[in-house]
Amino acid sequence: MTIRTRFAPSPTGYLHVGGVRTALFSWLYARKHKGQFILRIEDTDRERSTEASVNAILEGMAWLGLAPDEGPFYQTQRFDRYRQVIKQLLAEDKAYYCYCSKERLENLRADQMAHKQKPRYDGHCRHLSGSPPRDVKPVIRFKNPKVGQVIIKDLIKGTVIFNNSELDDLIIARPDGTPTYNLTVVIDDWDMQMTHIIRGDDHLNNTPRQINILEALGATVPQYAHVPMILGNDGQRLSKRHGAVSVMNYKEEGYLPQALLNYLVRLGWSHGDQEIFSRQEMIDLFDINKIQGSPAAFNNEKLVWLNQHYIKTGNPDELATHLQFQCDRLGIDTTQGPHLTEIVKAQAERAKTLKEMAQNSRFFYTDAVEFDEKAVRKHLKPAIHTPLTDLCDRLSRLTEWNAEAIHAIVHAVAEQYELKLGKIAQPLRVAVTGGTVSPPIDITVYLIGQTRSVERLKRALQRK
RNA sequence: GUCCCCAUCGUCUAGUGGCCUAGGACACCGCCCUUUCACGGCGGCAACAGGGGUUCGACUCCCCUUGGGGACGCCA
Repeated sequence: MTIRTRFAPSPTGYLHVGGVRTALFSWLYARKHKGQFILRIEDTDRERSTEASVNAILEGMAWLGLAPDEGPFYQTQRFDRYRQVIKQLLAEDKAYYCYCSKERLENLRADQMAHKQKPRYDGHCRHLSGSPPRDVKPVIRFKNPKVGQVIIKDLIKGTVIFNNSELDDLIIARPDGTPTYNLTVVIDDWDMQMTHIIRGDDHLNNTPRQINILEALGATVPQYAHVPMILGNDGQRLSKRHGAVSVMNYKEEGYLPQALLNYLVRLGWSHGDQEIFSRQEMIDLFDINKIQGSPAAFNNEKLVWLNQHYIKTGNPDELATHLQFQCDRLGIDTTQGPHLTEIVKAQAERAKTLKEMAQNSRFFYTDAVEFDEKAVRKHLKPAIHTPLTDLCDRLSRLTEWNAEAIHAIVHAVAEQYELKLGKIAQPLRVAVTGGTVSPPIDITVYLIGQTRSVERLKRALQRK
């Protein structure tokens, strides 16, 4: 049997990191077992679904490299099929029209709550006789079994039992005939031959209803794996108020897709003590049985650590493309100056995100260097003028412009004026970068270039 | 309120009855390295929610309590 999994988001917002994690697990499970991963857009709620959200989902999945083998499918394009099933259910007396007004339902609910009961439909229209009221457009409800129980063998939660008496007759079609979620998922998972449903455990309570519908339809019940929710740092379910939850937000903030994926895969899943997983390792080592049953809190510090890890160890050319994206966003023109790959090599060990790297690399590309006044006061004192002038002079006469030669000059000047290396390197750094932080001074000066470095040194010397 | 799920360091986790005076990672704190910032190296702090069982022996199995999360929509 070929394994088939799916990711089925509703396009009512942005692609959320929680959604990405379940998508990742589904994708990994399919990849691992040489199966197929399907993307399905659940857009039956036409009021809330937007094209922008659909695009955000597609864009996010593409950025992360979680390509579907089939789809995206859209539920709004399958309405004929849903109508057909509803008709069949009605004909087989497995569903019925309900004419209850919203007021009646509200009163019923309030009454049940007052009596400390779980609010649910009382089956008022289940056995309607006589002619129905003509002025109301009815909804259609599924006839849920009244007795017995539904036993779910969940791959993550284990055996979960629900009594049918806890369930009610859910609405499967609105007055305008459009189908609702619990019906459409079931039909789609069936039609699309899903073997494993990997989704958030907020759906665990929907599962018995869905299984009952599946059985009424004579469909095969798939295997379920309910993944726990992701919590924010306050232990509450992760939401917008915890900050960045949209995947594209992470791209904008300078995170690498691999870092996000690696972070997410380790959130609720583990393989011994291993922390770093390449894409291939994730696929090879992924095991659904090792997914934690308890919810996990999102911890940005660890994501940052992973991001830095991938910046340090990643391919400089590839990282350069990500850095270019950040430079463009920050308005840094990189057409004049060192190649971005060189910047990546020089900065990799001192940036947690690509955005930070871009911000800290501005001085390589713009002559409008902003001086950190505090650094100027501390390092560009009158006493340093003579050695610095000498240094500037030697740099300007250098014929072989490379880091080694620059290194030698800095050392020579330090020795000549009997200064500790830092006493000459820091003033030089402030003069050419404007601040006290940069890659090693010889590399920094080399990358800035001879003309620019000398000009900046002269300009700094004139400041006094 | 009812039903469902869950429970090891601050956080992510290892642990499937003896290997645990509970291991790793992030964060945090020291020290070392060092021309800045970092990287790196070494070390430290820090947890089995509580109570009953089962057992020769429980972090591991069972029950209860407590705590947290979820569901209870003509949303998905």
